[in-house]
Amino acid sequence: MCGVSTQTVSRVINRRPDVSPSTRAAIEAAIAEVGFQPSAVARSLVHRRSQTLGVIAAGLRYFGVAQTLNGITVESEARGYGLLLKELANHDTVDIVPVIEFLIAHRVEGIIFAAPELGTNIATASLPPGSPPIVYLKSRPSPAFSTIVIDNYGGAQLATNHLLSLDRRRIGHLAGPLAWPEARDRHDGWRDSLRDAGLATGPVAAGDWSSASGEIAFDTMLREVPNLDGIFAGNDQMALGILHQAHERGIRIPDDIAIVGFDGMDEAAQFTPSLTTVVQPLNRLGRLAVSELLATADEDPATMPVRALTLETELVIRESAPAPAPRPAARTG
Amino acid sequence: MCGVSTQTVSRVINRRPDVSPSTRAAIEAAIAEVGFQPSAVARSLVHRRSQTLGVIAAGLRYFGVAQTLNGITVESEARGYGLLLKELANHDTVDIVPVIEFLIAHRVEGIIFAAPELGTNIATASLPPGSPPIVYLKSRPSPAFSTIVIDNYGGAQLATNHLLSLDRRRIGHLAGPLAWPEARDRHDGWRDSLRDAGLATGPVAAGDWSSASGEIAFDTMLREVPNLDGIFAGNDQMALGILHQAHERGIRIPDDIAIVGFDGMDEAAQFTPSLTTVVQPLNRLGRLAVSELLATADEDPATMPVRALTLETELVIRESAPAPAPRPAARTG
DNA sequence: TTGAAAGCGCTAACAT
DNA sequence: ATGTTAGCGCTTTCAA
Repeated sequence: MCGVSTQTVSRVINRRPDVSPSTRAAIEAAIAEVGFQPSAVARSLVHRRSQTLGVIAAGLRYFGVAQTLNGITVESEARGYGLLLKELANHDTVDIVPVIEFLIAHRVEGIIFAAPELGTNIATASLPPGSPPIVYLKSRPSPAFSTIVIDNYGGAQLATNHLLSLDRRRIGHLAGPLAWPEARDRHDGWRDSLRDAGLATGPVAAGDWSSASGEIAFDTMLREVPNLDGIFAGNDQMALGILHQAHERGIRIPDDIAIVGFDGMDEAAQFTPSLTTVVQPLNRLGRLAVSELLATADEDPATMPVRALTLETELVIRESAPAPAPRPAARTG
Repeated sequence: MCGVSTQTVSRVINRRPDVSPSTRAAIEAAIAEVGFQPSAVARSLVHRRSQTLGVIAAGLRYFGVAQTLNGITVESEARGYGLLLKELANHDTVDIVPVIEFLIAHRVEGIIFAAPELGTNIATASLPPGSPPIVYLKSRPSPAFSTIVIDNYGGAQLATNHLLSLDRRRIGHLAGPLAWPEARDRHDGWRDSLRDAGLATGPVAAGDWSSASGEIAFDTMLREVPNLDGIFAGNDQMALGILHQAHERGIRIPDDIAIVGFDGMDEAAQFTPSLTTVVQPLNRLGRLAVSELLATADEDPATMPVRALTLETELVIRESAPAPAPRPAARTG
């Protein structure tokens, strides 16, 4: 070694108490001079812990996913964990097994699955053996694996009930791709709210989350039910498409048709008219995913109890579907 | 070992030719049965290559950054590389040295710096020794380190010249946080375009990229120059804020004031009115960053030639600042 | 307070 | 075609 010793260096680096001040100083000087960085790789090998979490995401370009990832980075950063990120291609036939295997090979200490389980459902399928604790964010609660979900169903009911409270009776739904569980849950919430109110189900059209698809789907719905008076949109972007198309056609929002979105992106307050929407605690979702994972990190994933957390949404009322006029039976949702 | 051998297994896993079919089959069977995953950690240690790239990002919740990250994931995925992601907290005094050291410790083979170099400029400061090739995405081209940048300055001129071609003469700029290099470059492009046209510099207000800040900044500018007839906004979100506030005040877009944004987010086509904007090749930026890094991965970063790529932007014309009427001297930019 | 030995899980270089 | 030896860079255990 440079100074005199060999792996007394290790003790210095790990701040052990049993090193004489003199040698410690010498070694620290040498380290600083050479710019030595202990290899986390070798450390991982010895300790069998990589200080790293795996994240499987899809649709980073979407508001919701990016926002969740932001929460994940914040929390993992705070706990000194690195993040190994894999984004699934959008082709719906992606086999996730190799992705998980990649993460296992890198010995991540936990996996956050923040992609919709399209097609392949690892849910029932067996996880590869040796896989660390894993938490699903985009699924429905399940007895088979741990989940943290946002109450999309309840949020959809919040939205639909709000439209009902405005005396809208022909309420359509602009759904996201129904392969996404959240799209299905939002759809179901809307459907059930109408049913509970004793109304017939309104028209449904499916978009691809994009505002452009919102315009097209709006067209479709109007053709189907020209006298529509309310729409619950599966996300804010698609709602934006509706707003735009309505303006083109001279349809007044909310007078002719009231609109409620979903997501709660900041921009919704600056839409014209500003958008009533269901806000999701996406950031919190990401942070929770990390802390849940780390809380259970030491246990054996096989025998680990399955946990299920559900986060609630919140209705933010703006111009596109204002608060109901103060009549006898007015309620917000 | 389970069957008979020891690290003939290694040969099997690495698909070497020199294994007898019989033993190979036996070993493969055993592997499948136990669900064995070779440790990428140990592999990294031996090979001194981690098959991993480091990404330093900031502002994942912003459209531009998320979009770039998407490009990065696509390309790295295609090349079989993992991504170790670090997001910088938003406090402007973050010390990035520990972040880089973290990545070095994990022996990433390259670093993509996709955060604005606020305050601390590693640029001039010495990189920690032993750091792998690094490419900066948010800086200006520099002789000191490799960069891939989007021509924000040129894009801003594209935008401003377009407003000039519409005979606007009192053109303001709604800037992003001037700590971000792209915000400064866009500001400078606007300023120089006005100067080259022989006009006085219009009013400037700075927002924080959010649409809410756009509303406020618009107010400020109007108070300063009530008869404004054009605005170049530093991003599409802030432009949205302007659109909204203009609608509130009954200011007609583009008749009274023409607006041009920057970014080219998909939603801009569904703003009301639809937004003329400067499109950035963000996805390509991300993909290029990865391929550049991997192309130079074997060379010594110290002696590596500094490369600088500049990607051009494109003006997309929509309603908020339409094409100039076909007069003699009309030009688009 | 410090050093020596052994091993984490793998692969490269020989040897057989 | 397969086994041996050595070592990647670190930490742990035990000895000095």
